[in-house]
Amino acid sequence: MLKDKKNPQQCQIVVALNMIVGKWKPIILDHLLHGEPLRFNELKKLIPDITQRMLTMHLRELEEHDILTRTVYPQVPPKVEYRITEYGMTLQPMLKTMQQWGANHIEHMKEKDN
Amino acid sequence: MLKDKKNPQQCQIVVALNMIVGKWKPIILDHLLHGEPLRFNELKKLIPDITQRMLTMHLRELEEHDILTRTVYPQVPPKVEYRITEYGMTLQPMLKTMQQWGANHIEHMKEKDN
DNA sequence: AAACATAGTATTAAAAAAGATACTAATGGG
DNA sequence: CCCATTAGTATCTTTTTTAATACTATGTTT
Repeated sequence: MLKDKKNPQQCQIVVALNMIVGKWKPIILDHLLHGEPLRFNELKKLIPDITQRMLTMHLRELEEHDILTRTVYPQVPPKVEYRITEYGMTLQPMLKTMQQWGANHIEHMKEKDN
Repeated sequence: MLKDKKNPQQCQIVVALNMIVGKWKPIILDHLLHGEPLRFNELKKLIPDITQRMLTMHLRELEEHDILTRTVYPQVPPKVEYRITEYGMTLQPMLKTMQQWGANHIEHMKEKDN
């Protein structure tokens, strides 16, 4: 993570960036943001190409940042549910802004190629 | 770059993400967004820890995406100026949203630790 | 008793990103 | 002729991310 004491503003962008960088994080967030809580294997099925390891790592990281909660139900076989937090929902506007910019950029680059 | 045909919305977020991920891209953008055009060495001085190689690579990538222009003045020693494009300026609102979320997140995590 | 299901962990390997260091071209100045 | 200046390249190494594969625990079902 980039730290730049001379430039605290920049630093904040990087803080925000760190919530969503990681090969599978945007898609994990997407599934949890507009949906029910999901079990580990449900996420795995929704994101077929992710490995269990990557899924675990990304989920734990998001949990650490209070973006989602991990709830273990004491059953066998295990049941673990991942649920977006209230706080995690505050990512929504940022993601929407990015999504819009991205959509526009796709158009922009198409035009440029002509 | 993540491609996910079943989920075009996600894809757009990743498109936007790709404009600003890269260890030094946010700070390069920051310097060019609210300032004069800058020469290669001026940027290098503003970002002392970056290597020439990384600076070149990031600048070329941003140029490819039409975020900035590279102008070579036929002089010796060479003078090359990097300038944000009109289009590049459209990143501003997105970056601002991120910066605000980041600032808030720093506070949020502080509170959580207490 | 063996197989199954879920939610992982452990280990090793490959790929991608970043860093270190040395080198280049062209011209002006001493 | 030699040095300085600017904006890079070229190579090679290190670090960081991601992938592949095999393994585990524990009750339930057959």
